[in-house]
Amino acid sequence: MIDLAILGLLQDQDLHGYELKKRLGELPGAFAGVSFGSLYPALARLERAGAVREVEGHRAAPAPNVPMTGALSGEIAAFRARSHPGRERDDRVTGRRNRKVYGITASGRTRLETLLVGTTADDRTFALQVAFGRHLRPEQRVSVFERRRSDLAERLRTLLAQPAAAGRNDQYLQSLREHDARVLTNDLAWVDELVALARLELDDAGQPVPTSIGGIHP
Amino acid sequence: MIDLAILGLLQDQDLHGYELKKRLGELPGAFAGVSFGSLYPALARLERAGAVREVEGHRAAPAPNVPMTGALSGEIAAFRARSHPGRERDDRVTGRRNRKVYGITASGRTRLETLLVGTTADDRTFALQVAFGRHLRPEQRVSVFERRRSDLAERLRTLLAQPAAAGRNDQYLQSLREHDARVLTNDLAWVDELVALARLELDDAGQPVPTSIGGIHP
DNA sequence: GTCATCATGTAAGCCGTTACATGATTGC
DNA sequence: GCAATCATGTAACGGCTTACATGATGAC
Repeated sequence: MIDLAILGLLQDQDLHGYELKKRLGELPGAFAGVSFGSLYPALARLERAGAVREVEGHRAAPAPNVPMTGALSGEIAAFRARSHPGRERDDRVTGRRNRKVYGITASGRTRLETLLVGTTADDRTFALQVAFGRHLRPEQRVSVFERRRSDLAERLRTLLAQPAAAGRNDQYLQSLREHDARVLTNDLAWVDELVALARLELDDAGQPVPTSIGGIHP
Repeated sequence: MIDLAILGLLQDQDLHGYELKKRLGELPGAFAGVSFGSLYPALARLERAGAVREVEGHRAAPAPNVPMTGALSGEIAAFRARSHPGRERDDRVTGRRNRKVYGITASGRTRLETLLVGTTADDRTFALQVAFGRHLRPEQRVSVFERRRSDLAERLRTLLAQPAAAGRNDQYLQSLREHDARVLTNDLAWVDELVALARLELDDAGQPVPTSIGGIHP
């Protein structure tokens, strides 16, 4: 879970742990809660595994497709990063405790892809798979979304299959059950949207897709 | 979390671990996944803490308010339990490994109440609080639901406050964000229903409430 | 010079999982 | 008598949290 989040963020731009945590918190969902106590050990583990590597002249954020539309926190952070050129290394000679900027490696990219297409029934993991879905090829996206779809459908079937299962069916348990069914139905509709979106990109494969890839220069 | 689920189920009827696990799986939500490896240690811990106790002539399921409406698994299980009277103890004398039927104690009931009214931002815990909400007094229910309400409202505000926060805003991240907002809105509407329901019961306090407390005998 | 913030880590502990081990009961 | 299911537990481990420890930097 945390590996997927870290690698997904590093795929876009080199970052140090502290900044990484902030970015994690900006993602929707319940990733805000990730703490240093799990982040730093995770980074160390990923580094040992060769998925990330400490970098010096670190790669800033690539220029976004939409240029300068208001307050783009990505741009701001990239500026912050650029505004102290080489400081990391210089200070490491004398003082201690400076930022360690990490970048993703080739092996890390492979790992990221594995995680992004990986089978999982976990809701939070799927949210991450969507959040970083852009790093997949269209046909991979379709497959991930369709797997999720059948997963949700199965859950809904199971839920509906036990009709008022508990003898002690009071209003609250009943209400909870109905709510769960509604949630699953909503999620299904959403995943259907995602599948449709990914299918469109599949059809457009080869042609430039104006909204996401290329197409900035007319 | 698991303590709440166990105590909530034992409040209705005495059960042994194996059966407890099945009941857990029947609850809506993601409680199906609870494993023996956490259930049995949890039971042992609760027993050491005096919240549950092994019982002999164990209390079966109380008669449900709605009598015999179709296949009531609660009734079936109660029948199953009753169909081997006294077997637990008899067999324990000679053989080993027989069912240990647990019942809730007075201290366990106090603990259950604490957990049911407890502050928590955890979605799954809240689902349990709703599922066993009937064990609370109306005013406690109202307070739990309202706390949840303000919690969700806060989350929604936070989500909406960071509008397109990431410079790298692609369709998928965008879609995820919108979906999260929809989910929170739906949850809010649901909690509002729950609050309304609980408030009704508050107003009816003192009078018999036909659907849940008393009122079986006309 | 001191305080808030930035920044990196370690330690203890909780909560849960899977895999393993053991044995009893029931149906065929 | 043998397999499936019922039934209880232990061991090892994983992932995440809180609390703690340490130090640098910049604003005032």
